[in-house]
Amino acid sequence: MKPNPLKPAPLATKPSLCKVALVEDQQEIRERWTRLLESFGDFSCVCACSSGEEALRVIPAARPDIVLMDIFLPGMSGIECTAQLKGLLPKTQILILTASDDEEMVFPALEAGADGYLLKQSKPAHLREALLDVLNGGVPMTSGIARRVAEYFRQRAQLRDEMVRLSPREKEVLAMLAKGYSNKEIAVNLSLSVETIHGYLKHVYEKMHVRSRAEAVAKYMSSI
Amino acid sequence: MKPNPLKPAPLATKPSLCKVALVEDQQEIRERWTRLLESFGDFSCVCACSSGEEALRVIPAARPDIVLMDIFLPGMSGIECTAQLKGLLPKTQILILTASDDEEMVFPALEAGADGYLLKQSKPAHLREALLDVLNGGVPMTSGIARRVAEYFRQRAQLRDEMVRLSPREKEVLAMLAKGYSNKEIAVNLSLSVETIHGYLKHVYEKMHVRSRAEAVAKYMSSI
DNA sequence: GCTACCACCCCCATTTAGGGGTATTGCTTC
DNA sequence: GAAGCAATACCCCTAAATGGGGGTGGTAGC
Repeated sequence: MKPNPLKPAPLATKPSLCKVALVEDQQEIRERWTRLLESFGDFSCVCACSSGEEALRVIPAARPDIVLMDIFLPGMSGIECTAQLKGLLPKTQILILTASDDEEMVFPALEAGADGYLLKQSKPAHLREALLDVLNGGVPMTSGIARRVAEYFRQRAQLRDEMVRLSPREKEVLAMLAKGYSNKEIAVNLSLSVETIHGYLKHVYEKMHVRSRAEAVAKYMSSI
Repeated sequence: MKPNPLKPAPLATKPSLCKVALVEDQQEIRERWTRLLESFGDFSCVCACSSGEEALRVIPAARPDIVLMDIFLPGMSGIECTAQLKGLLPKTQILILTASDDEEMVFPALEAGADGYLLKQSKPAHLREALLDVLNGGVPMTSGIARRVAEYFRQRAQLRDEMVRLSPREKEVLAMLAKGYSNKEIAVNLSLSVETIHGYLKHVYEKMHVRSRAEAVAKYMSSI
């Protein structure tokens, strides 16, 4: 067993005072979050930005531990802002805090480097839990979002099942196709004749119902 | 905004008595879980299996709401058992409960249809929370596991960045490559000459540092 | 004026796809 | 135990597709 390569940042469970930054265009909500954060006692709101552009100017200097980020912002989106902030401050944890109907942004958000995805209507206690969670290397998500992520992996598995049973050798050849090897290279790698590879590929294409290696690779890759 | 296609099963937040099944080879742990579950009051342990094979025989008849599944079992693995059980009882929620060092099983488990992934050393209160969470459509995971899932999506995004900027037309042609189309088919689809496609592909290969369409498709697909 | 993108053209060697084969091995099935 | 089958590994042939090299001309932006 190799050690976990993604060990959580060595932060205290309950820091004496954790600095939080906000990015949210609506003033009212911004003020509500600020008051809420301060009310927790162990969190301090070090800056509140009303746009992604402002966030990129102000937040690097403020060096917060956590950023709470809205997605729908005027100008630069919260996703784009998250990606850029993560580039500037890789250790800062960024939590997406958004309305319920834009859950489809969860994948782009995770790809941009978000460390959690919550809904604006979360209860104060839940927000506090999420803040503590993210400090300990967790990735707080709401139920619906976690389910979506799980579903993503399930779909991959289904596609894999659909792929007709290939013999071990055929699978081996297919795997090398997907690495971009030519028939000749595969032959050398497996110590077989090019004609043998040629023969296997004919079977693979037939079983996968494709007519070219590009198609086979595409089908194979989307099942991985 | 389209409605969430993955709406959680319409189950009560706190059922009067929720039936739970266990799959765990070590008798001691099995008994500890049973006692713990019963102590919660609103959960009832309807069956405790010591192997995946037994689970597949017994659990379908017991019709539990939730199955707690160990991964390392003698004979059939917990992953394999999860996949088969999910086929028989799609509505039953399966929670993987395992030791800390086999976290690398999280992706296979999610693909097999697991609805959550917890560590055996979780506190009783956390287990209870997770059970309630999964009944409401959540996918409870530990921090480290959620982080791993997030990291997965981050890597995809990085790959995409590495892929040199292609012109709009080049991207279009590349996308059609990944659908398995031939140059001729792409030409027809885009109402261009085959020679034009040929030309674009030469540029695409150069920018992507590949030497064949199979390689280009593989690189493209792993960035999606 | 330079560069990037678009759209097209020619040539040619190599690779691939698809159609035939043959032979051995090992495992069911009758 | 013979027949049948799938898998392995190899061969031949041919047409089509691909990849790499060159080139032309137009448009648009800086």
